[in-house]
Amino acid sequence: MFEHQDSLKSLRKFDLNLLTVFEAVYYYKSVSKAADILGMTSPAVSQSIQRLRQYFPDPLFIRYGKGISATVFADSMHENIKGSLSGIIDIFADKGDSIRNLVIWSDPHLAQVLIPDICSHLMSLPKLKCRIVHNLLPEDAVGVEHALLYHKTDIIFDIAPIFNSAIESELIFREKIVAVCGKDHPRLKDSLSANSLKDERCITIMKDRKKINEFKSKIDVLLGKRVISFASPSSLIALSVIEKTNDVGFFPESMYEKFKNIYNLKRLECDVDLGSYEVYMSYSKKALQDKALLELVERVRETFVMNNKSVHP
DNA sequence: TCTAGTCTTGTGCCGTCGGT
DNA sequence: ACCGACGGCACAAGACTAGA
Repeated sequence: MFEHQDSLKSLRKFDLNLLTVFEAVYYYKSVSKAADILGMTSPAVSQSIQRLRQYFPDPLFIRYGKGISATVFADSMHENIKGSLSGIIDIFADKGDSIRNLVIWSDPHLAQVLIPDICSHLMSLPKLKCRIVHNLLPEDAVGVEHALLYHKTDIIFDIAPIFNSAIESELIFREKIVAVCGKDHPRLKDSLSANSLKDERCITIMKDRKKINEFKSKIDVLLGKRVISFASPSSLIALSVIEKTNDVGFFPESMYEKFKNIYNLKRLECDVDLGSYEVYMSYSKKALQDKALLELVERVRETFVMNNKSVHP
């Protein structure tokens, strides 16, 4: 049972507006001034205080000269409610602009391209009070769609668009796929052909995603059936394995550029076009009323779409 | 003692809510 | 959808107090 259930039930009968009247009268120590501030007449304020008196064994305010004086009971009541009331006032004053989590779902390799720029931009806006939370994209496509519809996430970056009338999916950039191996590979120098790949072992990214599987099939067609020596859902682990073995892998160009020096990698030019993939930004159309999300969407458009900026330096 | 300022009380109107 | 009950508000008038 909810611990405040009984208290909430009795509160239903209590007019919480009486507390705002109480606070105004307490602050100004004047019924007429409080009425002015609250946009009421002084009789209405006086009557509100009368109603409040029915709930407490104390008159709360006593006429003192031309004004009124708060009783000690009113003093302690004020101490008890001022914090809660200012919390409520903050919520309404901010109209939802208080610090909130802006949740982004994406695969790690897209996150490393997009999120650093998003973070640095949003954090440079002092008026925007939000914190970025990144979560990994689940493999289940329906779960991804529902996450947006049910506001479990604010924005999704993925290699596939979402087809739903309530969701906007924008193409933000295309990225090339490149063949990669260790810098000191004993056989492969600077290029890779179907013939040279026959003698090599390959690393593959193990994800049950339609687009990724399509890409793997395309590589098979272009370069022949490969021998897979290692599989992982993590591109970073795959790159680190390439560093210590003589294996070959296929990665997004931005990822190669970012980690080539860290993992001692080199790019192999292919005599066939390995193609590219698209990156989409998806969000709920209704959620765009949110200033933080709108700022994020516009920043992504500005940086990756409008300027057609390269995703790697 | 009068006046001005403030609070309280009485009354009627109007909007909302709950029951039918 | 209608109707009665209820609550909140404004207005008017009275009560109270300080200061001139």
